[in-house]
Amino acid sequence: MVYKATEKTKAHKQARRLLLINKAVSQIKSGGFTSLTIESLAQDAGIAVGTVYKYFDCKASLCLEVFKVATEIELAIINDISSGCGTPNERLGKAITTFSRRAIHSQQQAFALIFEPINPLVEMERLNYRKAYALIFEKIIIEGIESKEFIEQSTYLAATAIVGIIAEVLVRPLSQLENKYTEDQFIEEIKQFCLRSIACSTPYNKHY
Amino acid sequence: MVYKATEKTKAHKQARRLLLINKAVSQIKSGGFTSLTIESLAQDAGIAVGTVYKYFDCKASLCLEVFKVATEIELAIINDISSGCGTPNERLGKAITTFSRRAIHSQQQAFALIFEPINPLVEMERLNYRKAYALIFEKIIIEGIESKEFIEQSTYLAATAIVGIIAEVLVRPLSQLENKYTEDQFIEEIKQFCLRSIACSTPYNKHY
DNA sequence: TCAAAAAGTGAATTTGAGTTCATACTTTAA
DNA sequence: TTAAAGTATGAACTCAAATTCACTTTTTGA
Repeated sequence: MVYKATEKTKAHKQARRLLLINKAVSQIKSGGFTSLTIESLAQDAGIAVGTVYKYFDCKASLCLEVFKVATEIELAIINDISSGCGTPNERLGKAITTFSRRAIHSQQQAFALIFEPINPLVEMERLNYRKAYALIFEKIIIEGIESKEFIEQSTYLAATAIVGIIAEVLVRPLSQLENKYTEDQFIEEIKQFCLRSIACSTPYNKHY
Repeated sequence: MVYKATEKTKAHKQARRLLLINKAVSQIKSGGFTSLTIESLAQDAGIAVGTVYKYFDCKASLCLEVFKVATEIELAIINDISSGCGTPNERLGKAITTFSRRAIHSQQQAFALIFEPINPLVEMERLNYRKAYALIFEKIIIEGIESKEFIEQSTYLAATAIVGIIAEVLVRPLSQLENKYTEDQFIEEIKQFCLRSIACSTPYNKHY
């Protein structure tokens, strides 16, 4: 054989692949996985349909990569906040408000990552994603229980419940803020709600 | 015109229509809406594919009716419990445990009604379904706040959060009980978690 | 009994998206 | 320059379901 891919060619191929993934991530951000078709992706990237298959062997594995890239960004953000400084109470509160704020500001993406069914491959990965989120929350909750700041309880349930609350209240299609609250007030309410269940004492008689 | 449908014929048609809906409900109970195809339904009912279209103009409207029938049964059960006797605390606790238990015991149906995307028509209806659930919880919460049993808070958030917690913890695909808890213990934990957020005082230092 | 109207039939058609493939162009290294 | 390997192309193919439709059977009231 005479042909052997040079570094430059390999890099170029890698770059094009990344371009496709990024274009796909943009598409799910605005229209969810439903709007991501091989055709639309090819068009968006200015290449032919068949070319997409030189980079991904099938749509399922493309979706998987897209899902991973998008989720890793989100997880990294929450993870950073959670391992910062402060009491468990403060850190858990910050993690909840950050998660909430991001969910509000990119509802479509949050829906795609948390709810939208895609294919069995991605569903498996979504379990990891959810578990990763829950594990971040759970870690803080365990610390808080050890330091007696938090009530003894099923840390798995508490961590999972936080995800469930935010998902239900903020992410579900068309869910929207009650208009008697501003975004900040509502996020604060969510935080208070979660912390009342988890923390030993919270200023729960506060009125808004 | 010579032909005019008699009462008997109308009743017969109504009955067959109902049979189809019931067969379809059975199908979603065991395999979700994904498993419900016109073909499988026709086969199940012992009729031809084309005949289904004499009763329903398209699959979307069939799904809508099936969804409504299935959800109304669930709502009626929770509604009964919620309007029974007892303090707001007791009734809310009972509503939460009943909802949880039903979700565990018919996971597939719960998934179909709460999460599984079907079509835009049904998605609209699902919003009503979720709202109906939340309204039942919210009504008790409002009563409890008035009687000072519950903490002042966004009743919308609290009610919606309950749905979110149960959905996330019990309904999501593959979600399963932590094996260190029995079903009863886990449901009790869920109830305690919710009530800690909502009620003024709960025995929250209880250990299991 | 008879004709109009429904109800029932199931093979054929439609549809919409993923996937393939014969062909053309590009890169590489001798 | 050349041949091998890779990359690009987009029309054609596939596939699973929904939907249609020409035809048959049943019901009704005169």
